[in-house]
Amino acid sequence: MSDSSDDDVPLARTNGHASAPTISKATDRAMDRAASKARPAPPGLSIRNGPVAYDSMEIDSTPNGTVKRKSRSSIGQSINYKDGSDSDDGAPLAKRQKASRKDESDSDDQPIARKNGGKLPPSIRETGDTSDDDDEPLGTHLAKQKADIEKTAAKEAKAIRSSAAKAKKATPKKTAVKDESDDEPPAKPKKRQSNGVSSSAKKTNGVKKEDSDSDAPIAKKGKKATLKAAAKATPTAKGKATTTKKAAKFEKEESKDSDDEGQEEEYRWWDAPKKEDDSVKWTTLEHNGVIFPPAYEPLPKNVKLYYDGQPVNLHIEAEEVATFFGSMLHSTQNIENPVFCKNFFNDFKDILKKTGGAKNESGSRVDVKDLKKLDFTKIFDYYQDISNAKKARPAAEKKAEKAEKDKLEAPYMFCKWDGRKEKVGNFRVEPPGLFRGRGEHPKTGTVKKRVMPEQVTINIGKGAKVPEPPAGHKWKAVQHDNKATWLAMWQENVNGNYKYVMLAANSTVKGQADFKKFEKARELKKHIDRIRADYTKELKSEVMADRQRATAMYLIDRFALRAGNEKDTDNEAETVGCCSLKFEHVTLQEPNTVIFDFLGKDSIRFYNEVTVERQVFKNLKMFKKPPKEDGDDIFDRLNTTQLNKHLSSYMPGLTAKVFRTYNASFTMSQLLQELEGNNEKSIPEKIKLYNDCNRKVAILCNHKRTVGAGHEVQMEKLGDRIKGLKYQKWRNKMMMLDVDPKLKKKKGAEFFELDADMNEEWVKQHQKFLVEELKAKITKKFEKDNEKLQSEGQATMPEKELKERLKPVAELEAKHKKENKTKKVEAEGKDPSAEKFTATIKKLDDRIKTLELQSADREGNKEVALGTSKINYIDPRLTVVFAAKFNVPIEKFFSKTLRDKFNWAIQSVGGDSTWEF
DNA sequence: ATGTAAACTTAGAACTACGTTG
DNA sequence: CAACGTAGTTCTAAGTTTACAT
Repeated sequence: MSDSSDDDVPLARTNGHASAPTISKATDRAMDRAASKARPAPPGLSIRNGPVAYDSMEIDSTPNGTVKRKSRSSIGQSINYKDGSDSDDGAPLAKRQKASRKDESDSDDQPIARKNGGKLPPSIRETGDTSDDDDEPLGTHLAKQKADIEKTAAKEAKAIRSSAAKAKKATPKKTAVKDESDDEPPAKPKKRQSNGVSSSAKKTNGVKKEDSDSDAPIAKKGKKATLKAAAKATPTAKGKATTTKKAAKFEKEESKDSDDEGQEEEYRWWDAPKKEDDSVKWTTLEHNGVIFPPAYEPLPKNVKLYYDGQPVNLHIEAEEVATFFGSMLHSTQNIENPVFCKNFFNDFKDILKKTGGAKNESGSRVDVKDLKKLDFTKIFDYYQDISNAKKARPAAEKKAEKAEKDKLEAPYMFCKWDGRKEKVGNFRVEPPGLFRGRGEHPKTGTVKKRVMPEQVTINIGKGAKVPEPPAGHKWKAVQHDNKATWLAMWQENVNGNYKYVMLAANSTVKGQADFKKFEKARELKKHIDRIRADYTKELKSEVMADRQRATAMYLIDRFALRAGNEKDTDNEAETVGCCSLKFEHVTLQEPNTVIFDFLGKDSIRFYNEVTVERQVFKNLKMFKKPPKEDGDDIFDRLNTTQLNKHLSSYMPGLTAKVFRTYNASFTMSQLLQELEGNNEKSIPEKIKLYNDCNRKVAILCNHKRTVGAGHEVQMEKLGDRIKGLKYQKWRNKMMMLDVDPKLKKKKGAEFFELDADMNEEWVKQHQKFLVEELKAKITKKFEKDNEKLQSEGQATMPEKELKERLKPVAELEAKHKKENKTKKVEAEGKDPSAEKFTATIKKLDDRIKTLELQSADREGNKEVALGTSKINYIDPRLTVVFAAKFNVPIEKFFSKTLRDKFNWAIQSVGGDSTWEF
C-alpha cells in the first residue's frame, strides 16, 4: 500500500516511514494467504542467544533521507578500541562466530514469498514440544507449568480482586485525609519544584500533620506471614493519638508507643500497618549534607605535560584536565576511542584558551592543536608511582589513614529520618573527571566539571540544622520537600543529568519501595490472564496502534524486553528497548522465527532467536512492510507513555518494567520449585542448583558482563590442572599394575589407558612442567631461607646447598625418563597395595569432578552476571524460603550487604517456608 | 496530547577485600 | 604465607516512570 505517511492519526513517532493507521480485513487475509504453509513451531524462547560475532554490520544503514534520527548501522559495530597491544579482532564479547543467518532479512517481509517452505531453523526444533498455546521463555516444560499455575491463580485472583476492589472503594478514599487540601500554597507540589529554588518562596505553612493518616483505617490486615512477627513487635501505630500538628513535628513520637525498645533498634516496618498514603516520605529529616572531593593537587614542578617533545606549563585548571586524561592512559578502551579523544581534546583546548594557553619553558605560548603531539606519560607515571607507593605502605599506616578517613566521613554516613538513624547511600559528590559514557556515547571523553556547592540543593527537614556549605560557599538552595527521599541534588554538566544523594539500600524507605515493587509484581499474577487474553485478541485489531501495542506487550511479556523510551540520538548512545525497536533489529524467518539483535541498556547486546505466535510474526512483518527500511521504527504508532497508560488500566501502577520483575521472580519461583527432592544433597550442591536457577533468570533478563582478558588464560590453567590430576590418576593405576599385574586382566586393559584427551606428547610436556615446578619451588625456598638468614645476620647458604637441595629434581626427571621408556610406573610409598591406590584414585576422581564442575560452571557463567537479577529482580523472599526449606544458611546466597538490604524479606518470611511468590 | 523536569530503579565496570591454596 | 582469583562494594551511567507545564 503505497505511501502511508500521510494519515490523519498522529503518529507516536515521527521519523521515517509510517504504517497505515488501520488494517483492513482484506489486508489481513491477504497476508494469511500469502503466508508460508509451513507449520509454525510452538512459540517460545529457543534459548539460542549469545553467539554471533559482533563486528561490523555489513549493511551500513541507509538512512532514508528524511529521518531526523540518524540511524547508524544498528548493532554490530563495537568500535573496538581494544587494548592496543594485541587487540584481537575487536569483537567485544569475545569470540563468537557470526552466525550465518544469511539474512533473508529484508526479503522476507516483502511479497511474502513462501521462502524456505517447511524448513524449520534448527533452533525451533530445540524447543520441541508441540503445545501451542501457552508458553514461557524458559522452554515449554516450564511453560506449561506456568500456564497451569497461572490459570488457577488467576481465577481465584479474580474473585479476590473484585471483592477487594469494592471494599476498598468505600473506605480508603476518605482516608486520604486531606489536610492537604487546605494547605495553602503548594508547600509540596508533588514533584517538580524546580531545583529547590522555590524553597524560599515556601511559607511555613504548618506541615499539616500527615500523621493523621497513619491512624486512619488500619483495615489492612497485615499479610498473614506477618502475623506472628507482628505479635512480637506490634507497633500499634494507631496509638499515635496526638499529632497536634506541630507537636509531632520534631518530637519523636517514640516516647509514646515506640516498641522500638532499644532506641536505635531496627524499625520493623514490615510489621507495621501499611500506610495508604505513602507520598509523604518523612516528617523530620536531619543530615549533614555531602562531602566534596578534595581540591586538585598540582603536579610537582618536575612532572609536566609535553607537547611536540617540549615540556609545557599550564594554568592549574588546564593542568587538572590534563591529569584526567593522563591518569587513565592504561584505559586503552577509552584512550583509543576517537570520540573520547576528540571530546577530551576539544574541552582541553577550551580550557587552555580560557586560561591563557600552554607555555613553554621560556614562557612563550605553545599552540596546542594536535592531540597526538601531547605526551601525558610523565603525568601517567607520576600517578602510577603514587598509587604504587600507596599500595606498598606498611599496613599500619594504611590502617591509620583508613581510620582517619572513616572519622571524617562518619557524620555523613547516617541521617536521621523520622527520628531513626538511617544509612546514607552516596554522600560523596562525584569528583571531576572525564565522562565515560558507555557504548558509542557521543559525549564520552568530555570533561565532567567539579561540582560546586552553589550547584547543590539540599533537602532537609524544616526544623533541622542546615549543613554548612564549605567555607566561603553557599548552597544553591535549601528545600524541605517531604515527598522527596533525596538529601541533596545537583545537575551534572555533561548531559545535564540529575544526581541525587539518597539513602542506602538497607534503609527503610528503600526497603519499603523494594517491598512494594515485588508486591506489585505479585499482584500482576492476578491480572496476567486477562492481560494476555486481551492482547492476544488485540494482535488482530484493525487499529494499527492497538495492534502494535498488543504486539509490543507480547514481546515484553514473553521476552522480558524493556519498555524502550525514545532517546535523543545525537546526545546519547543509540540503544533501544521494545517500543523503540527499529527495522534492522528484528529479522523474520518464516514461518514464525524472530531474531532480535540490538543494543539495549548500557549498550549491551541483546541477541535472541525465538519462535512466536504466528499472529505476532505476521504483525511484525506488517510493521516492517515497505517502504520501511533500516532506521525506521517498528512500532511507529506506539510509545512507552501510551503503552504504560494502557497497562495501568489493568492494574494501578502496572507499567512495562513490572513485567520484568514479574517474569524474573515468577521464573525463579518455578525453577526453585522444580528443585524439590534435592533436599538430601550437600550444601555446595544445593547452592549450585540455586545458582543455576539464578543464572537462567539472568539469561532471561540478558544480564551480561564482559569476560576479562585473563579469563581465557585462567580457563586454560584450570584445564591443565584437571589434566594434571588425570595424569596422576593414570600413574596410580599404573602403580596398581606394578603391584599386582594380574589386575590388567581383571579390570580390563582399557582401565589402564591414558585418558583420551591426553597423549604421550602431552605427558612429556606435563612432565617437563612438573620438573620445572619442583625446581622453582625448591629454588624459591632456598632463596627465602637465605634471606631470612641474612636478615638474622647469619651466613647464607652456599650455592652448593642449593644444588644438593635440587637433587630431587634430577631424580624426578630420571623417573619420568624411565617411566616413558618402560611404559611402567613403579609403585611409590611404603607398603603399596592395590587398595591404597584405589583409594587415592577415588580421591583424585573427586577432585577432578569438582574441578570439572567448577570449570563448566565458570565457563557457563563467564558472560552472565548473576548479581543484577539477585539484587533487583528476584523476590528475596523466594531465596529466604528456599534457604529455609533446604536448610542452607542464608549467608550462602546473600552477602552481608544483601542481607541488610533484604532484611525485610528475611524477617518477614523467616522460617516460614510456605510463602509463595 | 506532548514535551520536559524530576525522581527513582537498574546496570556493568572498576576498585577493594578477602578467602583459598599452592 | 604470599599470591592469586574471586566475591563483594563502590561508583556512576543509563534506564523507566511520574507529574507538571504548555
